[in-house]
Amino acid sequence: MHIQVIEYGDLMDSYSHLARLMKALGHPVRLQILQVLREGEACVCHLEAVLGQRQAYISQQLMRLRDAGLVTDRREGMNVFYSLADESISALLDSALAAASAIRGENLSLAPPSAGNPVTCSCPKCRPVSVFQTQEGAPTR
Amino acid sequence: MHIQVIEYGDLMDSYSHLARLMKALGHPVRLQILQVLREGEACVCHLEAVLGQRQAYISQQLMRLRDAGLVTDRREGMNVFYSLADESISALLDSALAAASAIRGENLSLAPPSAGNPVTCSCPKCRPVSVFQTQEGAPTR
DNA sequence: AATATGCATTCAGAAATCAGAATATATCGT
DNA sequence: ACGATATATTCTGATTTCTGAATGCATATT
Repeated sequence: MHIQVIEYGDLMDSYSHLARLMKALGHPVRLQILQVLREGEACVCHLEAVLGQRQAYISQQLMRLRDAGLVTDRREGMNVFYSLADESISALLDSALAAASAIRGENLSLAPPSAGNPVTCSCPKCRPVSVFQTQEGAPTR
Repeated sequence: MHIQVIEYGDLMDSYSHLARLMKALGHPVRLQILQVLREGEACVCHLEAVLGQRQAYISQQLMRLRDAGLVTDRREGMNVFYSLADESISALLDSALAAASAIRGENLSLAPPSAGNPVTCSCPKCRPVSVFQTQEGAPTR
């Protein structure tokens, strides 16, 4: 699983490495995913719910982020949890936002996607909340 | 000149703005150009000489950087000098390099393109040096 | 006005990206 | 083993990016 087919070996210079990194960041949904991950690891179903995108689509974008080394994944039962691969990525997002703000002459901010509406997916991290809200009668445990 | 045809108005959210910025940075030659500009403004012929690329190619990449708002241009006679649009862009490059280094587990550095060989183009900023080296007899002034 | 120089734009084919649809895989509960 | 759930991958056509070649435009010089 997660086989990285393309072998760049070390044929690339620093500029090309950097370019590949920036390319992976050059997509609004991927940026949204990273923004969510800044708050902590999240499973695919959570991202699916928060971003309001189809599962396959989320997985595709996660693959790009994985290939770029931006995120790491960890399987726990049926769920796969993703996290930022390094703290420096969070700092990079801040710098990028600062630059974008300066360029636009306007203070941009990355509002958490789907702000407001409470997100309930079926992962073990979300379920404890929703179980008591959606199930009638005696809780399952 | 420099007509920005596409009108994004304000239909874009912050994530899309950021994505567009990152996309513009997702190209090794464009990153090299920005790296040169960190040392100060440079004309096209200078970039051409430093990067060893054809003029039209440099101009094309500069157009992308202009469209993204990353650089500004200033005409002086026959030369057009480009500079970074904002200091924050320099900081962004540093952050990106730090993140890329962390991801690769290797300390990357952006060696100035064409390091070593002295660059002499025909712009007024380069000519003062070469005049006395290439012209025989009495200096022109 | 004619020419040269520096820079910008357009054009075109190849390659890469985008995103929806369908399908495959892995794990869990029964 | 079977079905259900969570996630991953493949396929495909539309769009975009990439980059070389050719051309256009502005400014300076004569």
